Amino acid sequence: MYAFVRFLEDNVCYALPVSCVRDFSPRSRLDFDNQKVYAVYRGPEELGAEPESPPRAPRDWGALLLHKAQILALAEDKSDLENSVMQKKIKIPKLSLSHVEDDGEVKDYGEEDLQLRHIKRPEGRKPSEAAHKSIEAVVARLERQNGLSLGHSTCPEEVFVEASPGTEDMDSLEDAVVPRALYEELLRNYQQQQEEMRHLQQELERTRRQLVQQAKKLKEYGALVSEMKELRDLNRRLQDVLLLRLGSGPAIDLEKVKSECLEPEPELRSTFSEEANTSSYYPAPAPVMDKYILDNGKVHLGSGIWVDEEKWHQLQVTQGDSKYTKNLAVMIWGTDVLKNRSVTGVATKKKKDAIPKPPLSPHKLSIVRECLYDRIAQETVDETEIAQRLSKVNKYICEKIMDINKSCKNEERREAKYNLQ
DNA sequence: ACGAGTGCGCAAATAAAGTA
DNA sequence: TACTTTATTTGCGCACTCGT
Repeated sequence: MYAFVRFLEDNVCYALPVSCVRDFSPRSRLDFDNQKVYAVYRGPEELGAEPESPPRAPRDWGALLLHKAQILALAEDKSDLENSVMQKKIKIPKLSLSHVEDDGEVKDYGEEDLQLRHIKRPEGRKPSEAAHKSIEAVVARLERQNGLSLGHSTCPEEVFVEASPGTEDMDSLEDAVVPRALYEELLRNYQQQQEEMRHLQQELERTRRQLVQQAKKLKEYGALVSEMKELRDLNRRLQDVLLLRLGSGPAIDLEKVKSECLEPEPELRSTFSEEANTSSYYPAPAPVMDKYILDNGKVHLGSGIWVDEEKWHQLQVTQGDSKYTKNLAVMIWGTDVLKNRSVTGVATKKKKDAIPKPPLSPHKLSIVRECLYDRIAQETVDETEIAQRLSKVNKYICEKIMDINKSCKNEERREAKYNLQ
């Protein structure tokens, strides 16, 4: 008589002679307990023998390696058993805990046994199925920790086998049977991963929102910068237009009166015109069309300011901003005017009750700045350097005024000395 | 060659005005 | 309110010119 058994350690099922089951002598095909754990001699296949050679009943049970197994069916003939298995589903009943606990005689299998069961399978199970092996290892570990039948007793799933031993369908049986502990462990891991994923997605969304905010701020900043540039440009144009209107309109009389009172330089003054170059406190970066034009031995510096051509050419070869500015100031105002002026009209703070000297015309000062700007612009394009050098124009002119006054005082001293002699 | 005068550049001092 | 900027003045040193 043959028994169709399921080995608990690896869920492998196949038919064996009932003589391989210890203390088992069934009188009929129904004379077995499908909820009981039997000690079964798995046969010589464990040691690498051919699975086709059926194991015989052992003579000495104590010397043999026994395995826990569950009997699923009995048959007189092995082929009959296999046929019945092929044709109908075999229900794997739930094992009772008492049966397992009672079975203390069964030799416990250790790590060595777990390794042996992978050496060879009677059904030719594919050894490369690492995933199945890992699951089996987890199952075996849980069984060792919780007791042999705990994994099965707590597993309510009922698996229906529609297979015969020696086919691939035995794997589907193994796939189908998943212990609840393993299932819950995997489920917990899955839920943990999902939670982590949600957290990462929230983080990603937060970062994305921050990026959008930064981009908005950058855009606003760019708009402000362009607006500031536009306002500065408009301001310059406004200054130019105002100066132009002052020079060409009715206000020219006021400017003339003011100029004549402060700067009696008729040889340099000319009529303002709409075509004349406009000037501003900040020199225009680009050269103006009618600037530096020659006419009758004179050079037009803009806004009706003309200087001698020869002196102008000499000025162009002058080295240094200081010398250039001072010479240009003398060309425009003359030493007689400069010695009685200050750059801005502010009285000296070093002497109390000092009488403030009249300021130089801001309009002509802007001409000086424009000329120096054009000169510096030929050397460098660095706006910072240009601005820094231009900021010294007032200082240079102030120094020139002081130099002229120094010379005058020295001359007066000489004259006084000469008169005394 | 030497001294005086001059131009030039720079630093320092001073005080007012502006700014953070 | 302290700090910075700006304008003005003064002084000093160096290089160059010119008369002696």
